[in-house]
Amino acid sequence: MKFGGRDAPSILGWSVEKVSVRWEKTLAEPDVDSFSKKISGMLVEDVQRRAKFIRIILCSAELVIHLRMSGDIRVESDALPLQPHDRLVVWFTNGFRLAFNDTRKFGRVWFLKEAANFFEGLGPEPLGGLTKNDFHTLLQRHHRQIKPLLMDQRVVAGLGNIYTDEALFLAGIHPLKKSSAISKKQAGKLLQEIQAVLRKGIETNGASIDWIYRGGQFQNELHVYNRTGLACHNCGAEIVKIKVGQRGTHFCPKCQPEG
DNA sequence: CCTGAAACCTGTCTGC
DNA sequence: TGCAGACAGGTTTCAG
Repeated sequence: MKFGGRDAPSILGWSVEKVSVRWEKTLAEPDVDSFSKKISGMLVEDVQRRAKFIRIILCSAELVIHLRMSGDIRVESDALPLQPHDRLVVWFTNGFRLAFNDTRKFGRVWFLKEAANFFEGLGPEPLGGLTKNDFHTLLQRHHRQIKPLLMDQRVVAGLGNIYTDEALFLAGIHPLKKSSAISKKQAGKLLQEIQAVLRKGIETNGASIDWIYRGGQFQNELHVYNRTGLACHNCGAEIVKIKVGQRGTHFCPKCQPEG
């Protein structure tokens, strides 16, 4: 199992001894007291992902984690010292622990008895059987700038700033293009590139762009993200950076023409 | 319905 | 060297 780009032991079958919440707001639900009481003694049955959420399935509840901007998870021996920004720690009975580290405190953890409703509002997984036809229909349903639309988790699940910029570049689509103006053929190409970029990201353990992330190799695959002013890998034009929906947005003006 | 801004946070980098 | 301001892999909420 990979955590934060490093190999870690599988936590399957491990039994929770106790938890500590070192920054209260990290625990979104429920309150610290009932969380501590209820999770103690539970076994880990499975670990899954839905959109950007990590799901740790326990016997009669589940722990849901969102890393947001700066979150990271370690699984390690409880003999090691805790780190400066460890916000929530799950201690197992076998001498190991799971530490949720999060410098910027944006990450959240939920302990849910019933998680079905929790994921209700999320859009489809691009790697989970979404067809080109359905994707095109999705884009037609809105009249929004394509980049913020792709990052809207209610529309499509799992795309963040890096992957969206990269997919739009590979598909040759300007980030401000109206979603409803995207042809069926373009939508097909876009979905294909979204899938390619996500697969590559998973394969390379994500991007390690600044001090927060370690171990990933995806930064070596980037065509536009973080390449402002550099030559486009495809045509040699200068990569441009603009602001779209308050997010830094990188694209090639020649390969991704407006309109 | 769509867009943009502000808020939530800490750490790093840039420019004066 | 110091310090202010901008900026960062995300999401929610609110104003226009």
